[in-house]
Amino acid sequence: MRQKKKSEFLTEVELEFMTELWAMGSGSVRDVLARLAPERNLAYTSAATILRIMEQKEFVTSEKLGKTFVYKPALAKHKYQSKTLRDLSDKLFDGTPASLVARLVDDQGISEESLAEIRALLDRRLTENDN
Amino acid sequence: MRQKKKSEFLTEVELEFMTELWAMGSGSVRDVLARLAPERNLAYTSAATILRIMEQKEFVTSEKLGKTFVYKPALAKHKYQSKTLRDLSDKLFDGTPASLVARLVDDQGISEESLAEIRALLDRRLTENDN
DNA sequence: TTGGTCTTAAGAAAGCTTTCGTATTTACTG
DNA sequence: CAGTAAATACGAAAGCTTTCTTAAGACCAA
Repeated sequence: MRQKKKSEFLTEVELEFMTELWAMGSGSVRDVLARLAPERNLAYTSAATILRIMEQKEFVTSEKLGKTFVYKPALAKHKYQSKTLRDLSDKLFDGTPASLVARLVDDQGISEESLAEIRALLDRRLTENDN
Repeated sequence: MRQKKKSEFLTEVELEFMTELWAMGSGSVRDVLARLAPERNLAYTSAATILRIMEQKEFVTSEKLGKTFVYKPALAKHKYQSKTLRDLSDKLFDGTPASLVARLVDDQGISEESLAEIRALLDRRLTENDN
């Protein structure tokens, strides 16, 4: 009925796991599990399944150390960030990244510090380009 | 096994439909279908089902005109954009929108004009907040 | 060696997404 | 009023996601 589409993006839970792997560099099932919030209460086997699936999807690679697998991101965080932003920009902002930033900056929920930071960033970029 | 989580975000196909509704303002099943790419080849009943589900989820409202339902977004595009950006920032950019912008500005060639425009927007926002 | 502990493997179960088929309803037209 | 064309209603089917159970393998210690 539906064709199997190549999974290009992480699911919710996969992102949760990947975030820990990015922060750690690499880690076993137990390592990842230990970093989740205590109230997360995920069974060890569930975590193992998730990492196994992530390896099938080639989001991570693994290496056996002793009796345990150690998992490592197959994709740098910043690359995934870029990919995600490009996708979001295409799907929700008419493919114009500037309108994305405009919306972000217009958002009432954003702190003044963040705004100042973003302006500093833009200033730096603009003076660079002037050279 | 899993609790039903309130669906806060549009699925892929729902976003596809919502994008057309945002562009049109409102429209019937037939209207939305007509705007999709010709190679999309989606059955009328599938489109009807999608819109019915979107109404259940309260992403759209409907009004019966003659024998057809006319659907209308229940959520402004810019609000959904903001919500999505906030979510992405939290999940993939440590909750700091500035790092999101930094990544965007680093990767995609945003024109200098756009950058200047956005900075002007920022300046306006920042002086507003100072009052 | 045998038991205990920790690990991976495989798959079942529940819910969601996407698509479509069939049946029913609705509104117009002759 | 009956027929027809279009629309809606309902739900099945296939695949994906998330979680866990059960089974089985590996290793260490008494």
